[in-house]
Amino acid sequence: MLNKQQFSQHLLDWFYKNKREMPWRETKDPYKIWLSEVMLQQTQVNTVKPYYLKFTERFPDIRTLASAEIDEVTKYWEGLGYYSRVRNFHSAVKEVQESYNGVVPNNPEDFLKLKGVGPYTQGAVMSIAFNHQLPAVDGNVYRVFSRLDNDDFDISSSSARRHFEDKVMDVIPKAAGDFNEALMELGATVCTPKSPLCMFCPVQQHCESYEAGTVQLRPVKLKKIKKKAEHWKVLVIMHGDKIYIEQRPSTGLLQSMWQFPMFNIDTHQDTIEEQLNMSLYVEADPFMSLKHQFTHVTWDMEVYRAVALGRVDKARFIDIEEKERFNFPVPMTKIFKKYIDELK
DNA sequence: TACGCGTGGTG
DNA sequence: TCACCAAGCGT
Repeated sequence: MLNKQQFSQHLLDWFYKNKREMPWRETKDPYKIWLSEVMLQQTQVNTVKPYYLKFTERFPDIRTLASAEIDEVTKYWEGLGYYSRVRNFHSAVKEVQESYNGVVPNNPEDFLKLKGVGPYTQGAVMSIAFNHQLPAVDGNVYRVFSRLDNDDFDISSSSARRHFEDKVMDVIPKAAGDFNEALMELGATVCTPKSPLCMFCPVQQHCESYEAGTVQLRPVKLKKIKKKAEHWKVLVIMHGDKIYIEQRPSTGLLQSMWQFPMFNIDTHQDTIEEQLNMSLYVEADPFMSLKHQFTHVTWDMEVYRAVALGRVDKARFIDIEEKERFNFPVPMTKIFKKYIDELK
């Protein structure tokens, strides 16, 4: 990097000129900045926008959110993914209401102790809301500094965050919050993973990998995710006008969310009937198939229509209109939609 | 420390 | 079609 002060100024100048529309930038409310940072974890800006607007409309402040029921709060996160974020955020906001008199602590150490707040969120919220001189290192910052310094440090290693935090602290200006945002914005719009727009980069003259012609080789990431496949038989079971749903376990994937019952693809009908404690008529062929990709697993699903025969536990059946009262993961929402469309 | 945790976009 | 990626955190 040629000159640290020049670098920071070039980046900030570009940032102030090229701001994208982001509703949370129109506020200095620490609660809303915090919420946006949580929503933005592993999630792109355009995906977050509508969720942020609806969430802040319903829960405009700490007090409102702290007094809301978790089931309703979670409903505003439905479809956004990584649902532990909303549970942790709600829990943390209640903690702020109770222990900090409803005011987000203007203190990095206290803020870090709250549930769901890690080093990134700590740095981002504290620098943007209160201008603390802290780094906010995310995937964008890894990539930007790997390229700026032509650095082959493995970003999948556990020490990567500290490595890049040091680099940020070496150049961070007084406007720390703006600078942190600018770094991320550069990574999201110019210094992108696949086809970076080096011709439009405000800090091209500071970029060693641009000069060396190694931009495509940065960052270095050694570990690969291995994905396993699971094959499921899913039953949409009707009883009269009502439909059967069940709640997933309170641990693991999609914890405590609702679903149509799922069984290993090879499970025989008598086993299913035994597990559900129902007599069933199941159609011979699935009415839909779908594939759903999670981070570490793929669900291949064959979805069958079925009817519950004889006496059933009616408490487990709901009217289709009642589904708005429950939280469903995206694959279940897709099944609902297809099923309802075919009823028409 | 390594892995589990969602979903949508992209080339 | 599919691997990779995205403003990470908890355990």
